[in-house]
Amino acid sequence: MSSEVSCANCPLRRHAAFRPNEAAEIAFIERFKSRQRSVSAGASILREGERSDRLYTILSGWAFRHRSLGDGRRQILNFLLPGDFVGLQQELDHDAMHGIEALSDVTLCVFPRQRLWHLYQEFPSLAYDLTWLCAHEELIVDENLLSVGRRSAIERIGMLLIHLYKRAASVGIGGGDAIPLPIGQQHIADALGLSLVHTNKTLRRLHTLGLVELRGGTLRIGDLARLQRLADYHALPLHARPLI
Amino acid sequence: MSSEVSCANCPLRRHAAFRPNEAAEIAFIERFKSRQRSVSAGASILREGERSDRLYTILSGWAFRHRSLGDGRRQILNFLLPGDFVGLQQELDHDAMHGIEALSDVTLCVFPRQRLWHLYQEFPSLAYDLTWLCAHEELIVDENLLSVGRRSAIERIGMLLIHLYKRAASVGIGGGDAIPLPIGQQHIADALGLSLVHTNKTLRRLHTLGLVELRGGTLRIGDLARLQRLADYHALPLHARPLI
DNA sequence: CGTACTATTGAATCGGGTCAACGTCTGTGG
DNA sequence: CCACAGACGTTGACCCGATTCAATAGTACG
Repeated sequence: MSSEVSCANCPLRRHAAFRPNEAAEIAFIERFKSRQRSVSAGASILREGERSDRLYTILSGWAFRHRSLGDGRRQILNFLLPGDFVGLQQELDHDAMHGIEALSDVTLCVFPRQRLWHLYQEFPSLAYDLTWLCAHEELIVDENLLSVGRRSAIERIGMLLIHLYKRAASVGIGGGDAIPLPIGQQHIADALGLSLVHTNKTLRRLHTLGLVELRGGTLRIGDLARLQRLADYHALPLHARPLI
Repeated sequence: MSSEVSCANCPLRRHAAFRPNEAAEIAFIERFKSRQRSVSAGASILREGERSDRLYTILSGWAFRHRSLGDGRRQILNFLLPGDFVGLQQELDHDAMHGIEALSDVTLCVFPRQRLWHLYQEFPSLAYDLTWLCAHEELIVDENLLSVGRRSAIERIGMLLIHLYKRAASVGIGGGDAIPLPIGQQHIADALGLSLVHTNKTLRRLHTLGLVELRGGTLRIGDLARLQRLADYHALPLHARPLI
């Protein structure tokens, strides 16, 4: 299906979000990369509790990281877009604490973990980028934790959709007021610590207000400014707020 | 109050949790470190939204990282113990997205961010450690997000106390079944996305069950195994669970 | 002792969860 | 072309875990 792409003309490098790499760096990455892997929508990239000595970069498609409890309750930790790096979170010689699942068909670049140390020795600039990527992902998890812990259902959903919309735009996915977003309501519920039913009702409410439309794998933002105000509407206790 | 300590005999290195460093590394750290800073209990180490070009290591004491909303709702992201590293999360030339506050009197080692790049060039081993530290902190935030999103109040509190108890033990704080834990119920509430009142009632319940006692800045675990079972008690829907 | 936190407790209320049906859309195969 | 299955979205009724409000204890300290 998808042919191997050389790192030199990696499609990700076309976007402003990425640092331009030097030729030597690119050559190293090319050697570091062991292969490419395709995963189809809905399939598991890494099973929770499984040991893995691989690191991944998302080359194309959507995925998410999650953890779950024994009885099935599941929490999505963050969503993964092209350019995201995964695998550092788990300790070497240790089971992964999280699972990773593909939302759409996904293409991954695979790197063997063993050679990571080599990267640190030879290319401090890449090591630096890696740390930055890791720190940045934590920032995203932080934001999600703030939402789940302290925001109301409508605020949470608003924030999440805005977040995904902006992230997608930053890597050149979608255009105008809409992006392709291959997630179902259950995913939103699991990401935000809500029940499926309540997620549906809240989403419906946002739709009625003309703020968002999520259908057929497409997210359309009706009024970004108003949605942003709603999602960040935290100046009053819940019961005292006018009905937007 | 606390006198400057040379990195060579850093008290943290006494504990098994830390990698033994080579002489050259230690010498570098010593040069990297710009100074030491003392912060008293309750004071702010880094204000939310403030710009800072410093990195910190907790040398002694307890602190926490948090984010909050405009109306005062606050979410504690994670607690910081001796050996924890902070500052990577915020992007260079950017306001900090989180605040850091001292729970007890805290001593910090201060490093100027500018020289970080130098560390990556000269000591890949330290760079590697740094990435590991960052990844590890994300793991902790992940765990907390799972709790807040998907666990019941009693499970959350149980998990948090167990977590703090174990972490404290791993850096040699406290002994036996008790550790000093300089946090109030409001902190627990803010860390777990609960209200103060409900936190109190749940804590009271745990106390009545003889599982924990949190008073006067000391946490005592009555029955770790039973507490662990309670906190991880996720095989049945809430209403079907026997009353422990 | 008074001031100021922090912990405790009860009552009323509510946001969100659970249960249970019912649509809607797709793909599959007869 | 219809019948059926399975996945996903929608809705209403009811319930409960958790929040909010309000007031009362401790406790620490100047």
